[in-house]
Amino acid sequence: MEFSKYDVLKLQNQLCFPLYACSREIVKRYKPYLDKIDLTYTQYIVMMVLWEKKQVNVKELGEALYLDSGTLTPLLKKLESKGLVSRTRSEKDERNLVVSITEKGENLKDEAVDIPLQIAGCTNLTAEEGMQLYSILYKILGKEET
Amino acid sequence: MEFSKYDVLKLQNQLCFPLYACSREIVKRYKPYLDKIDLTYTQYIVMMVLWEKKQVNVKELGEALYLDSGTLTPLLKKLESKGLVSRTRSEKDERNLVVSITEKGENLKDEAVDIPLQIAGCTNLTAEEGMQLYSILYKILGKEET
DNA sequence: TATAATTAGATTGTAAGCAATTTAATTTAC
DNA sequence: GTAAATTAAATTGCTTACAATCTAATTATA
Repeated sequence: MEFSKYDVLKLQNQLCFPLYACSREIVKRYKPYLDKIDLTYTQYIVMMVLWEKKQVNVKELGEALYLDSGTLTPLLKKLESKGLVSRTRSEKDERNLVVSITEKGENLKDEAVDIPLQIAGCTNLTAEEGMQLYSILYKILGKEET
Repeated sequence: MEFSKYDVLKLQNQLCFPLYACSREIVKRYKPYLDKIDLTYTQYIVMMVLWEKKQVNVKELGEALYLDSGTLTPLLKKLESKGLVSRTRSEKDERNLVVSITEKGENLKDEAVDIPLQIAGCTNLTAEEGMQLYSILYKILGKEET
């Protein structure tokens, strides 16, 4: 087999490509479960933050999810129109938009709680591989230093 | 610390979320380099297939990249309008659209060849972590069996 | 061999993602 | 205390993603 300086450009020699493909494939595996509670994947992770924090502003949400206001603003309006969150300006600082979970949003948590286990069943990783993957991904995200 | 049945819904207990965030973060790291050769990330991986294969139909391309015609058709038209690929129907089977790399597309390879090394420098993984990540991702993609 | 079924791409509609810009509120500097 | 700088969201414009549907070509079958 010959080698070429162009070998680095082959798909199978890339790390980014399987990451990109994998991310989309797994989101696709969530879809049938998320369809049942009428959420997209991105809406689901926003709700996850709110299930935990109850209230958060757009900036904090963006930092937690690595998303900006260009993505979040329309998405939050969508969640508001579904009655899952409310959006109000902070009284202390009117620049901040406070996103709060509603009663209906809280209730959705009970319908969502089974999803992680069902998804885990769809994956073929061992517990150790799962942990390795987790720590490597967070290292890339620059959050390995606690 | 108390435990709750809702803990599974916390972002930090998810494997999918860092995968999704990481994928987007790394694509973002490519952006400054890809801007120089006027390609988006998705256009870049399409070109990678073509740099290797010279010619491919839409179905094969979709299988290689985990993308469907809804994504690829407009993207390929874009690459055609840039003069990097040509699109013609197969004579044997008119249903197949054959995508071929052009001279200009071939030449772009020389401008792209430095990108992988430059990106590798942006990552903080050890060689072993890189290999672990690679094999875990391909296992998830269901390609671990060679 | 007509017709049914299948296949490959294209099209349509919706929802992200994100860079760049804009607007309004707040803070800093002078 | 006011002008300048900064900050938080919103907006705009462009490019994916992808489900669902449609169209045309080919293959299978009655």
